[in-house]
Amino acid sequence: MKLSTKGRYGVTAMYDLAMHSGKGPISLKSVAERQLISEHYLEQLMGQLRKAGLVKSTRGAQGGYMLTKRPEEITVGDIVRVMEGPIAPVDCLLSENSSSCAKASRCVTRGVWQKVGESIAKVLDEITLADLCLEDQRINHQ
Amino acid sequence: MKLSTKGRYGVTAMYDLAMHSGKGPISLKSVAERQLISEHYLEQLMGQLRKAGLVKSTRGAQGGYMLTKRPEEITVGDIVRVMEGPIAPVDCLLSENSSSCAKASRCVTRGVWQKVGESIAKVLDEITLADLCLEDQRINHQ
DNA sequence: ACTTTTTCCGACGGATTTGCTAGTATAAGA
DNA sequence: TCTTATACTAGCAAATCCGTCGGAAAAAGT
Repeated sequence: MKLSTKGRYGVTAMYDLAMHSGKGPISLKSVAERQLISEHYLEQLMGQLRKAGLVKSTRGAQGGYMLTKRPEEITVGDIVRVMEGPIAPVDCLLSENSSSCAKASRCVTRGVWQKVGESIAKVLDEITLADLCLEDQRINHQ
Repeated sequence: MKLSTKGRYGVTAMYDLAMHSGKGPISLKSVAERQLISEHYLEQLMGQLRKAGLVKSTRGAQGGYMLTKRPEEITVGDIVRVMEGPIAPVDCLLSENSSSCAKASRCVTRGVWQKVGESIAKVLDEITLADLCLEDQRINHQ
């Protein structure tokens, strides 16, 4: 029931980009240094976020990454889904159709996992990057 | 963000025991057959639940497992904590003290994971094995 | 042109977890 | 006492996770 570092680092990096949004491309090197994440590993994660359309990149010197939308328009749920896949504590909640267990409609425990998944998604989808930036103001600059 | 089969099978097995509670020891073989779980693998999981005090076992012929408490007194959260460890999407939420990241008190994303963890725990701690048995009545015996 | 900075890409490797199997210990009943 | 049913324990193969490494491609400055 743990989030992998992919999800954690992904959110942290996107938060860092949000904190510097409007200042042109931000290099991964600077993100990695500020957030104490391996730069090479972070490259892999940003590749996923780029393919998913949450960030755009500029190659070459003075290049880096930028958000494709405003911080208010990107939720933590968006990021976690890209990094970790669908938010569902068990696989049988996906693919209503075929491969799931035959007695899904009569499965008692399934209801439990469904409630858990919905509860997680609700929390993650209500928090935007802008919220995190505000929180930073509150916590770190009193 | 997935539950492993440990948690899933653990809850399913405990639910099966609850469905047969009051009928003496239930053999793992019968649980495994009804719930389509590998019997030997299930033994491992029940060992953890036994050490945690949620079930008691009787060895030898006619032996098996029984709940140590009434189904109303055991929540899904109890079982998941035994099988998967503390309900926390990231480790830095545990051990407030030393090993966690130095800037925990000023970490913005930490608040997100804390909310997620609390949300999951709330769902799991509100559902008891008795609730699952009632749900079975409703779904499978109309 | 050349150098530097940066993103991009693929492969590899150690550590951990997962899901399962084989074999042993224990107790009940014939 | 012997057989059989059952809990218990140790270990193992495959997958996943969490990075590392080496380099190629692109853009900017000199």
